[in-house]
Amino acid sequence: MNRALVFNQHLRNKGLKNTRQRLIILETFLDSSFHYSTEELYQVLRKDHPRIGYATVHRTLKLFTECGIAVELNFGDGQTRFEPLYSDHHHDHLVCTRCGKIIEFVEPRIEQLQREVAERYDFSVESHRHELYGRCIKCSQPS
Amino acid sequence: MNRALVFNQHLRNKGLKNTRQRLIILETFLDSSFHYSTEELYQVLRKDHPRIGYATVHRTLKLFTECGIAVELNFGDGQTRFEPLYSDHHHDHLVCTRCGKIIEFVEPRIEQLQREVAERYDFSVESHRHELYGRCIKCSQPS
DNA sequence: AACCAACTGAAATTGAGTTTCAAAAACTAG
DNA sequence: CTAGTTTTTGAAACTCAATTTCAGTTGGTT
Ligand SMILES: [Mn+2]
Ligand SMILES: [Mn+2]
Ligand SMILES: [Zn+2]
Ligand SMILES: [Zn+2]
Repeated sequence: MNRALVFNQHLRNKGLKNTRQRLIILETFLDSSFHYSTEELYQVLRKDHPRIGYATVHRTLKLFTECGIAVELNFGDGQTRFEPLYSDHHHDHLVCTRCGKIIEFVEPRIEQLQREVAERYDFSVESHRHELYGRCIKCSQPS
Repeated sequence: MNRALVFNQHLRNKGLKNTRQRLIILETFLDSSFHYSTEELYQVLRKDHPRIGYATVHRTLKLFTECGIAVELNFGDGQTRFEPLYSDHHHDHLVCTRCGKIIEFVEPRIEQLQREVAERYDFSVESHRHELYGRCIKCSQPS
């Protein structure tokens, strides 16, 4: 799954244009394995591309989400975060409430039990959010 | 666990006062089994108590959270919701993305697996959020 | 090259959440 | 009870991320 390709396809499908800014934002976003907020990605971009505006970064991240190459995350800190989506590698998150560190985890048995729960209530699941909040090993050490 | 008592204790501990408004808000909040946002609870209260202000409702819900008789929920609709906390009855949520219906579920096997995951990363969990988004049975019916 | 729809970025707007402040209410001590 | 002190209240102002607006620019098509 080539994410750049999926994005181009999406632009074509919707009659949208392939601009210099969108390409730069896409590359920067995909190169990182971070969980960027709009503001953070904007700051990173500003170093090399000071003329790209915040609104454009915001709109482009929304486009990424629309065409399925990114997902929105919300860890309750008042900032929406975005991460590149790997369709073959779903994961959930451990979030350190002290230093902000984000650890990714995969647990197929939980995914399976989720499906069972949904079935129990005749509920058809489209997405889910599963996050554990607490202290990472560094932050639980007695300094 | 008498939640009104816990709240009074909290007020005393912090040198706060026992006001008419706080009592009314507490009763209305506990009587409901809803997942109210501040605005929603404010609207409900306004019917019988039109002089209670939004800011007071907001501050009081924060107090409830502080003393542990309520929890904040965020289902990604841009409104923070609050629900009375029953210390002996933890649950997670199914959220219908069409009609907004909220179904509560309990699955001890998932809770157990969560603990295993945390251990795997030497992570000490303080809280977690686990929500499944999709269609409730009514909303997945072909009208 | 010319046209036009889409795009950009600065600035304005929105909306939930939070804070401010002067008047009111709850305590406390006498 | 009364006076004095502290906290609370509610309307309005403020904050801040997210979103929209709009005039000038750019991309893509003929
Ligand atoms: Mn991740
Ligand atoms: Mn609930
Ligand atoms: Zn940490
Ligand atoms: Zn529904």
